[in-house]
Formats: sequence, structure tokens, C-alpha cells
Amino acid sequence: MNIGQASGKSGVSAKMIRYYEQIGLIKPPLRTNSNYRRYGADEVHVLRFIKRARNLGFSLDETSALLSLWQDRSRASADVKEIATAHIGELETKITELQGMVKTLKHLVHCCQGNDRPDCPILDDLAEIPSSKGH
Amino acid sequence: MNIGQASGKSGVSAKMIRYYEQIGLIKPPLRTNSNYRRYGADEVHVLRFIKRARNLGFSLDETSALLSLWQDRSRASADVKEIATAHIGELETKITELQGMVKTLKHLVHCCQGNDRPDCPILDDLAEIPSSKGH
DNA sequence: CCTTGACCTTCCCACAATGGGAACCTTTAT
DNA sequence: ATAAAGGTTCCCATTGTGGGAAGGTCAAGG
Repeated sequence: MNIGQASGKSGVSAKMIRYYEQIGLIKPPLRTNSNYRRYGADEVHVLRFIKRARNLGFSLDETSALLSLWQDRSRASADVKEIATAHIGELETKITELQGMVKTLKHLVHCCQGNDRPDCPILDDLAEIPSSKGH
Repeated sequence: MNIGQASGKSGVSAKMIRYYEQIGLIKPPLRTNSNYRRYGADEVHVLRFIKRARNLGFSLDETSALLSLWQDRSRASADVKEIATAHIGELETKITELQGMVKTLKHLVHCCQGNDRPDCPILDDLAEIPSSKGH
């Protein structure tokens, strides 16, 4: 199987497969005598694993750790749980931050008439013009 | 006022101030005869505007647009409202995605005993091992 | 047999934003 | 005078992904 097929079956672009190989996330595959990378079902399996971890928002570093644990028969599931739990915390922190931004923006948009006149509470707020009444 | 003072008053690092100047987000300030950048209250005001927009999650491109509108006396507040509304949409999309990840991860962590034995539903799921019962 | 198109290879560049640091100059205070 | 603090430019790194050029390879069809 060439890199294009492996890409199609794993959902990882050929470009990224080469990159993952370059940074050592995956092992260099065998090559044909014309220097084409050859992949088998195992490699595709690894790529799918990576793809799924990435879809869950794990960084490549975290993915690398999960991959090691996956391939390590003596791993402790507690290690995996720890990575996942820490990751949940990070995601939740990010969600909270984004929600704060949305809340502020919604308030501003709500106060903005959106007509042709230049009075714009959004810009006023960004510019810190003190409003007549706090909110 | 030197760049360090402007940085302190605006909350934007000196490094970033120079970068914003380089990419054309802000105008090059006057220089002293010893080539130091001189800033006044106006420039600091602009930097604070930028800082606040960035804190609300606007990209530098969006911030640039908002800055233009802010400095344009003939701007329509509808334009600003549109940028802000679009941005809210993006943020909410991101929040939904993150919440989906958290939900999946929490389920997996919940199913993971986290002890010393290698049975780990998190890795099993990442590896797409079909579980006995779908969820 | 030879061309054409699809696929592979490596290598370099780009993004968004930010930080680190080197090498060097200026200002200020001791 | 000298040392510390802060300025200047320039280059590099990050994270993860994509684009594209220049060239090699393979399969199909005229």
C-alpha cells in the first residue's frame, strides 16, 4: 500500500504522515526499490489511532504518550487515565474562557443598534470609553 | 515614553508592539535621535484597544478591521456588529466542538478503572476495538 | 514504444502569535 | 568611569498543517 492509500484509509493526509514520521511519532516504513513508502494494515491502524486522538484534541505530544502506552503491554491504565483527565481539565478551562468571551460579546452586540450611525457600544467598550452606567 | 513604558501601560509586550508595527497593525511611531521609539497617550490608547480585542479572542486580522472602524468617523456600527456577531458564531462552534470532546473523554475516563492492570477502555476506544456493547 | 497522467520523492516556504536570545548601542545612576 | 537597565535589529523556535516546485516512477492506452 502506497502513502496515498494509507492516507485514504486512515484519514491522515500524506503530508502529515511524512511529517509524523519525520518527528518520530511513527516509525519509518519499509521502502520499495523505487523508494516508495510501503504501508500495511498495522501502520494504518496506528495512523487511525493518531487521527482519533487528534480529533479528541490531544496534542501530538500527548498523542505520542498515548501511543506509547497503547503499544506498551505493561502499561498501567492509570497512566492513560491521568493524561485523559488532565486533558479534560485543559479543555474545560478553554471552554470557560470562550464562554466568557461570548458572554461579553453578546452583551455588546445586544447593546449595538447596528444601523448606519457611528454610535457603537462595541467599539466604545474596546476603547474603554466609560459608559454612563456600569453593567 | 519609551517602548517599555508603553508596554507597561498597555499590557502589550514590547516584542509584540514591534511586531504589530512590523505587520502594519499600528503606525511606526516617531523616533528619538538615538533611534528609540517614542510613544504618546494616543498610541497607548490604540495598544489597549488591541489588547482588549485580543482578549476577546479576535484575530489580528479582525482586530485590524475593528481598529479601522474605530478610527473611521464615518463607520457604520452595523459593520462592527457584523464582525462581532460572526465572531460569536465562531466561538460558539469551537465551544460545541470542545464540549463534544469533553463528553467523549469523560465517558471514557469514567469507564477506565485507572489501576495497574492494562485493560484500558480509553486506549481500546482510540484503537477502535469494538466493545461488547455499543454506547 | 512512447506519451500522458497520476502518483511518489525531497525540499523549501507559509501561516498565527508569541517568546527567547545574541550582538550591539544609549541612557542613567552610582 | 563604569555598571545596570533598557533600547535596537536580526534570527530562530514553537504547533500542526498546507502549498508548491523539481524531479522520479508506474500504469494505461495510442
